[in-house]
Amino acid sequence: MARVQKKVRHKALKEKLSSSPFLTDDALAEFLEVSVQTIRLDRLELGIPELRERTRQMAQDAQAKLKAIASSDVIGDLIDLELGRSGISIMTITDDMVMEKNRIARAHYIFAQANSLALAVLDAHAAVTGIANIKFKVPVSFGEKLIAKAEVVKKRGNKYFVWVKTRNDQQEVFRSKFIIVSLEQ
Amino acid sequence: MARVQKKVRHKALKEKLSSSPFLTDDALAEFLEVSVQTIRLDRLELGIPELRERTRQMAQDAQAKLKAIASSDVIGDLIDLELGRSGISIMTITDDMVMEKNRIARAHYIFAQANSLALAVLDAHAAVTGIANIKFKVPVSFGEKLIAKAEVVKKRGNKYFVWVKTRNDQQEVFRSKFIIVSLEQ
DNA sequence: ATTGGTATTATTACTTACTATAAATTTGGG
DNA sequence: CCCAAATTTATAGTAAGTAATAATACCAAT
Repeated sequence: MARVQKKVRHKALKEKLSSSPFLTDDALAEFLEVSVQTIRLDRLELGIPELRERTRQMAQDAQAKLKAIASSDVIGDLIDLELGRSGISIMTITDDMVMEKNRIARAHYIFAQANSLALAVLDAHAAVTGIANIKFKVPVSFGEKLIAKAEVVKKRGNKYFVWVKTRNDQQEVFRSKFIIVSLEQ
Repeated sequence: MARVQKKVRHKALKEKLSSSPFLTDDALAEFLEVSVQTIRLDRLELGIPELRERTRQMAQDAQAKLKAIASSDVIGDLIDLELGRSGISIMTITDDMVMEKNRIARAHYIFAQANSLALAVLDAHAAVTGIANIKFKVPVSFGEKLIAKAEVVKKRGNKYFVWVKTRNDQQEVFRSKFIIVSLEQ
């Protein structure tokens, strides 16, 4: 049955490209043992752009992602902020954030969200994290949306005490107490 | 003096390409107000590959970097490991790891090094961080090399107590106590 | 057995963004 | 003004495509 073969080939094509995206139609044709034209029809049907366009998109995407990771002082999206008092941020657990072995989110991402929120709430130009007490209550998995709420509970000298609680849909998954030190002079 | 102009143009070319690497020779020729062939000679002299090759390289580089950041279960290089007992990892603070405002390392990178080392030492296939007590003693800056030492100090049931101390050249900059929970069944 | 429709392959013309050479022209300094 | 380097123009060839059309294969059902 040709119809089935086509679907199978489409699947194989997508898989092949996701593992080696820099293949030409020629190479793909050889790999799948069909003609180049068939590959091109397949790409058309599947909406897969040509090699050069794919490459360009990958370069741009990856570049943008790198920039985002590198330069974001707040990990997660800040959705509410009362400077010096409280703040809320949302972060969705992506593929990149989970451990390969068990698909559970790496602790430092959850920590990063809480910690950077704590710093954002204070907006002290030179503030650094001093001490933190953190508790991971429930393992978090791929796809979960985490909502972190930070609250400044006390100030003593140049030390701020910030509590951050993180929930998923159902429950509190993480809880932390930070002491943030302001280096303002 | 043509010779100087050429050098100037070469410099301008390199700058332009570093800010917008996806320009064709045509676009570059227009921008620098010379012919396309001149641009090509320039690229030849400067060893700059053509647009497609540049794009491909960028895509690969960025992809590799992203993968390195995302999928490394151990942040930092594991240089010594006695399974179930202790481990040492080294991490150098790069550009990406510091805050823009003050060039001080973001806390979560230092945390990530310690936390992932703690997990690596245990090598439990399904272990997650439960509780952590952490103290950032000294701010860490760009370029510093951090050496984290982890030690398993106690085991109670499925809970492991791991201490991680992180030093730079001179002093201890970070100290943490983790309780890691093994989910083995 | 023939017909119809889908799938595949082939063919041709055209495009972009080049490389590689060679030839012609410009230009600035002695 | 002349010369050599720098620059521009010209020409042929390449890879990896798009787009469109035609030819063939295959399979299934009437």
